Amino acid sequence: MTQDELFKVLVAHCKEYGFIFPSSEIYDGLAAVYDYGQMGVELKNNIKQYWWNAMTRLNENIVGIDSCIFMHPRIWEASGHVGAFNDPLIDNKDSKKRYRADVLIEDFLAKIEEKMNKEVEKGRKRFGDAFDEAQFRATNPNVLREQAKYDEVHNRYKKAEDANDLAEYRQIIIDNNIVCPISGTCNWTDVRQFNLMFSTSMGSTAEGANTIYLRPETAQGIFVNYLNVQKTGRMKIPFGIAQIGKAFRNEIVARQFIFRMREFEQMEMQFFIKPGTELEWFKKWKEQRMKWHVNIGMGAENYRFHDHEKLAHYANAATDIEFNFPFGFKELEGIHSRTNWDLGRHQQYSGRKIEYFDPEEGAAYTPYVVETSIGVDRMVLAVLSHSLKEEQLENGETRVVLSIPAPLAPVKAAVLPLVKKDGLPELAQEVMDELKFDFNCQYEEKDSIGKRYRRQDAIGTPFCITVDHQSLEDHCVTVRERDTMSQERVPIAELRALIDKRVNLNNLLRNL
RNA sequence: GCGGAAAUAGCUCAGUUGGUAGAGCGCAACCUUGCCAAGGUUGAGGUCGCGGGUCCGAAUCCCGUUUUCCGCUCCA
Repeated sequence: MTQDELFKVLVAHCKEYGFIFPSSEIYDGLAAVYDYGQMGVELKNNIKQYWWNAMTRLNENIVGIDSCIFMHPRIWEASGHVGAFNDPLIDNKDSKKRYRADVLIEDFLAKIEEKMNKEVEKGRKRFGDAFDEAQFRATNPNVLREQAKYDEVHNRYKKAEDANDLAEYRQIIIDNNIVCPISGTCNWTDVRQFNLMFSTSMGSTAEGANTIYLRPETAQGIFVNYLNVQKTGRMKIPFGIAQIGKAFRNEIVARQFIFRMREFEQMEMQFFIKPGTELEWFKKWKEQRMKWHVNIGMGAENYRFHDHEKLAHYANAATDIEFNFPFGFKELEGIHSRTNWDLGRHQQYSGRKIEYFDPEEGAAYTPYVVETSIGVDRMVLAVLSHSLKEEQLENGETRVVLSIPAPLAPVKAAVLPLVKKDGLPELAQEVMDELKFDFNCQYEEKDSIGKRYRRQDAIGTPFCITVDHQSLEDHCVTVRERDTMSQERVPIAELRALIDKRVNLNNLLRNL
């Protein structure tokens, strides 16, 4: 199977076994939105729990919060999202290339300037020491012509910019015959505004309503609660705040299944530190986060760092942890040294002093921040794509198995009476009652035992517990292991401890 | 967003030059069996993605649209 085919099989498998469904499917679906089904939600919850406990329980100086999706609109001005997420875009119909309309016009203006400067240089050569640049610019017909053109375009552009007049942008481009550098044609689409933030309105009457954005990242909810948490929790630097929650981005193209969705879930942790120590902490969290990933047991070779060379406006160091997805190594988690940019901006925009008084320094400062940010949905996809296998068995048959790391598996054990008579279902129910408080278990009595094993393989259940006639006498059951298909006879009384050893998330945490 | 391809039962697909909708698997009930996808009987399930048009008649031809996949493009 090629990687491409494998990915298709994965998407189909996810739907068939209740992991992930296309949203609103009976209405033809909604592009790039997916729902988690009965299996998917369990897997996702386990991943979140592994992260949450690793952050908040293993680190005494990290606490969690849960902030709202709705936040004050000014937050997104402070964070830079309102400015940076709004671009007027235009497509050339011949080359199929997309450009920012404002950049096209600005490039055009820059070219006119360049022309004028060339004329001026020509004049300077001609007149030598006697050259008067201001005089030359005011009288030379070539320069005057270009200057008039420049002024006209510049005025129109600034007016259009102020009025946010997208049609005028396009008209300027057409009127000045600004062509696509690739195709050389002036065959343009309309200018469209792409706002990467979703918006809605708050307030019940139209005139009193405010535009509210659905948060494009959860991080800002942490920044704006920095003072609350630091003071009420009596937190001392260095300390961290963790959060899991939904975020929304109106991606122009959202594809690749749950890898890039318009509504997605993030697990973010902002670690507040003393200025000057950020690169040290950046390094520490890089190591910590990689350890967390590799500890899941999907192979260290499937992860790698990708250090950013081009840094975002807020960062002074950044790296991605990439995972080997079916479509190549792609970002799974980002680790950024965000300096004091965010807290500084909120201080500026809110007018509130956001500082930390450091008793050791005897001085106050705005803390620096190292952020770890991971996509829950990408984690789910990483686990599923790595786990799905089609195995060739010795008897020539194939089996489809999801070898999900046991602590993350949606269902931990299936309890199966060999036949649904002779009192076996009753005993199997007793086994269920013994296990169901500790583990998510499934009870199944339909179909042959082999078929039931295969069904459990397909959803990644690590253990199948079969109750047979002999169990009625010796109170032992057969435990069949998913990956090896090996069987073992175990007393019912020992089941709980045996399963717990393999599926308990705490065992993963202990290795960190 | 642009270009190409696709859409028929839960899944995988067939469906002839336009003439009343099919198979396998799966699902449900019962019988038989009992440790790696068993057999039998019975049954449920589709206005052929959606909306128009052509035609006596459309799953089939034409137009539009939605969704998915592939390529480009975008991703603070």
